[in-house]
Amino acid sequence: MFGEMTLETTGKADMKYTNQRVEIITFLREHKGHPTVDEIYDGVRKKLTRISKATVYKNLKFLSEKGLIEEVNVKGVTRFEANFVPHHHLICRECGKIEDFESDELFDYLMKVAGDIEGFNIDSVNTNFYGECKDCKEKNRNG
Amino acid sequence: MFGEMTLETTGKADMKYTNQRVEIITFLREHKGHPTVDEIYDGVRKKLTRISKATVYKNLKFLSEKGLIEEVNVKGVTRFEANFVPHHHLICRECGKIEDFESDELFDYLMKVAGDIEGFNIDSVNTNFYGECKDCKEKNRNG
DNA sequence: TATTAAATAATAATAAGTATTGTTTAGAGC
DNA sequence: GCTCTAAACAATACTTATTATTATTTAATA
Repeated sequence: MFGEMTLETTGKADMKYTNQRVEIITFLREHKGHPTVDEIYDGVRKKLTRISKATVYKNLKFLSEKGLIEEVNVKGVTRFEANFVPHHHLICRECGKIEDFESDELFDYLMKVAGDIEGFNIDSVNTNFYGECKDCKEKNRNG
Repeated sequence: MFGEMTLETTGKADMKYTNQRVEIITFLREHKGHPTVDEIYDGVRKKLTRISKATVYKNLKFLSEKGLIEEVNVKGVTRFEANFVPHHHLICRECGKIEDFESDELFDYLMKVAGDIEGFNIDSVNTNFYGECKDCKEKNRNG
């Protein structure tokens, strides 16, 4: 389901590869975090100074629908990522930080569970682990 | 972690039980779906006609922080629930519908995985299964 | 039942996201 | 390479979602 993805292979998709779109995808691939719309906008503007924020919004929505990027919501903030290696999230309840967590074993287990669920055609799965990150733990100890 | 929860037992918490707050919690417990802020507002207004929307927002945020309710974001829409039996979500990519999915076995497996993760103190876990629901499948076949 | 911090309604303000419109451009066919 | 056209664009207006402010009310405790 999640094959390797390059601008070349995605080029097969039924869409135009404008500079703006390419820069947004590139930015997301080079920034392995989970940037917000504003962070993406600021980042892309360094290369395309005249890009409009509406274009960023439209492309993020479009690319999500196409399945080229993923949307993650934490603490009411919408973030995006372009990591298509199957993975899960470690989310800190306190600071909202998201770390990726890869595990083939977990992924396989979940897809097996998914296969047994009736009335829903599952094609992907994601587990969010919630808790306290190292930094916040440290901070609370010293506070 | 997720004990049974009643207004009585939650009364131990460090907070005031105003009519507005109680009605919001009650509404969420009686409506097993995953209502939006507006749906909660409309529902609660039937009993408390003069309640302010800001109060609904403030309480939803407050109760989330207290851990009495949970926030779920799908397709950019924020929804809430008060189901504290450990469970997972089946999310339809097309219509955005969310169904709850309970499985002790999956929950136990995930918490075992969580216990092995370093650098993060995990206290809860939730898996989202994404795909196409029965209704949308039907619709697409007949469309 | 008096006190007080917390919660409230009302409303103003801000932030997030979408729609519109006239202009530009990527990609397909020649 | 040149032309054509649907798709994408910038700019901006607009709508919706969310938060902040402030004066008033209320739950919980003494």
